[in-house]
Amino acid sequence: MKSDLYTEIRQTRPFRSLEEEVYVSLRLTAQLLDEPWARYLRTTAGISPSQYNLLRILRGAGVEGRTMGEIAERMINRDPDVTRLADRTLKLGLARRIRDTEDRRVVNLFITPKGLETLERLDEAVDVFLKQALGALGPGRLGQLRDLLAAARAGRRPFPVEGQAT
Amino acid sequence: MKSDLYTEIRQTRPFRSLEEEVYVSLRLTAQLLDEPWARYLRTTAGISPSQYNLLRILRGAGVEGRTMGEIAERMINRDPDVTRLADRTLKLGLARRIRDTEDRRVVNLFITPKGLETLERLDEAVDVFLKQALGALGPGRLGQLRDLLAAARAGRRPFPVEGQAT
DNA sequence: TGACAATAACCGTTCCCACAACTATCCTTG
DNA sequence: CAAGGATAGTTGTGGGAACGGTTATTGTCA
Repeated sequence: MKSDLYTEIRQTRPFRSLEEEVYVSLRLTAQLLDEPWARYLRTTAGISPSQYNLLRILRGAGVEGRTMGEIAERMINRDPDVTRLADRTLKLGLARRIRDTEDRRVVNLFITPKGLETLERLDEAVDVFLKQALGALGPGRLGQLRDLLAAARAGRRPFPVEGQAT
Repeated sequence: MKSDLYTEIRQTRPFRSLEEEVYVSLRLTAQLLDEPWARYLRTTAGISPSQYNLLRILRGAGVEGRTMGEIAERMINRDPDVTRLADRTLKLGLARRIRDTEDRRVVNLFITPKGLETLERLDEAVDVFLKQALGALGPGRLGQLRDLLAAARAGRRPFPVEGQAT
């Protein structure tokens, strides 16, 4: 038995390397976990995973709010995307934007009461979702997985290969 | 030291659960691996990761070709998206579409010589990329990671929770 | 055979994400 | 204080992914 990976993507020939198998496995796993959560968010709260993320960030920021740049850092997204993500979220009445009076280049984003309510209604569902998605592994294997993923990130080396010169 | 995860997303408060930490870690890792590869594909071959995937599938299919539905299964995408992905790939001259003569509802996709050349130029780069991205873990930890990811997929339970009835 | 369901793919729409180019504002320094 | 550079966001554009609904074709069966 070659694990479920081959059947899940109807792969017939072997992977070229262990690295390739892990890469595909990683992408597939992330994808399979995201799907049901995205669907749930859309149908019950009418928001996307990105918007959920944004609201979590804004709730964490409290009355201070966050600038677009700070949000971009935490989202691992680029600034331009945050602008439009914010646009969509404002339109739903879940966030508010206020231009800074000190530095008029800066725009601060805040969560609205409606946004807070939306998050609160989802808080319990997140826990259930994560439990369903990953709880079966148990603390031991979850810890291993977390550490291996951290090691993978730490071990990355630049690509395309740099500094090849003499 | 709380691993790099906290600093990578500027997270200040602890995660609500180990499951949440693993979930975020998984998403972040997948994201960090995808980025450089996507950039490389775009700048050197002018294609997207999805198009690369499509070409790999078509190369594997050889002269038989693949129907849209078969491709969708292997891509973990929906049919409508494959239609348009194919459109863009055809426009680049990397694939060809032929309507089946037996069952005229069916459309078969094939890779062109130009598409094959494109893939061949990338074959070596893939190996280098994967080595740079994940090679540092070594076979032992890569094997563990693959198995843990497979276990995570196998352990998933439906969400939203179904079949709660007696 | 003629209605009707099933199947394969496509279209319209929306949101997400990446890059490049741009505007507005602020800071520096001669 | 007036360039000129740096910084913060926005806009333009295009590929990608999800959903629902639609068209074309085939299969079924009364």
